[in-house]
Amino acid sequence: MMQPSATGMVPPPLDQQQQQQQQQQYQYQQQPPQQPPQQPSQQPPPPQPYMMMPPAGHPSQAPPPPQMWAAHQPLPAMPQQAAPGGGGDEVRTLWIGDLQYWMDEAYLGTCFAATGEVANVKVIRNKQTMQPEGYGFIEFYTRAAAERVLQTYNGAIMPNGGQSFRLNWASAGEKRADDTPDYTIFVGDLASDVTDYMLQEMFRGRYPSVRSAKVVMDRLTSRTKGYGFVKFGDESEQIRAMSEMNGVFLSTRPMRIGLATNKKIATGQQYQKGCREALSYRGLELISDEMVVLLVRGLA
DNA sequence: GTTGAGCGT
Repeated sequence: MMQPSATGMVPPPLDQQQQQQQQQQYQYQQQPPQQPPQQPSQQPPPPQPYMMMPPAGHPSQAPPPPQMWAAHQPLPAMPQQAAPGGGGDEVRTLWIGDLQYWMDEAYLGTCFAATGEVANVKVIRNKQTMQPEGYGFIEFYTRAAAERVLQTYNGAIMPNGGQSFRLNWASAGEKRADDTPDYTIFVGDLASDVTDYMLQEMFRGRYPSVRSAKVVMDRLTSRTKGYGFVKFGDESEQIRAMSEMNGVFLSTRPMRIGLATNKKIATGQQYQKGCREALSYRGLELISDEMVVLLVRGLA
């Protein structure tokens, strides 16, 4: 029921209705574009990131779609969760993740300026250090606008050229009450060019229950860490994939697949149930609850 | 480089 609607096809271009009202909606754009703050020891921010935003006076009617930044990369269609809020149109905010430290509100404002539909941008920061936490929220005037952006920008290359947009509906994470667990595998040995989309497509064709695929990125370098995760809705597909896909080539290297350890702390019955099932798959069903916790924490 | 820190005022 929560089957992703995205198909991996290149989505249609953005609606062109609000082409006229350009970028003046942001409070952030009143101020002159500032260079990203210098990173102490890490790699320098990309040169002139703001120069890479689409030209304001695009000749054609349509706002330049993000494809122009992603010329050599297929537009991914990441699996998105159904928009929360049921049928209402009150949800108009997107969540954005994988942000670098210098990616502030002003930067994000420029990223979506061409849509002309951004009502507000917020980057979440640590209260003490004021360092960005790596994610933020983009509110649009309409839910439809948010949906268009989600479809067209998600997975496209960000204007700095180094990584792709990671977008989803805001609060998508908290609506997981329908006790449908994820069955996740770990995929290691990934080549450096493997993207979420490539990983997803590798599995989706063969395993329809694939819910998402994520390649883990280093926040500081914006490079892949060489491993990722694929989530299945169906446990039998997860188990099948672990044996069938191990050693299969993705890009230039064979994948190494393992059972994913849950990133969350071992709490809650649902989680332990999942762990128990996972362990049971390994023939370890006769263990205590305490043992489950210990195993999960890697202490046993 | 081999187990993601991804939901706020």
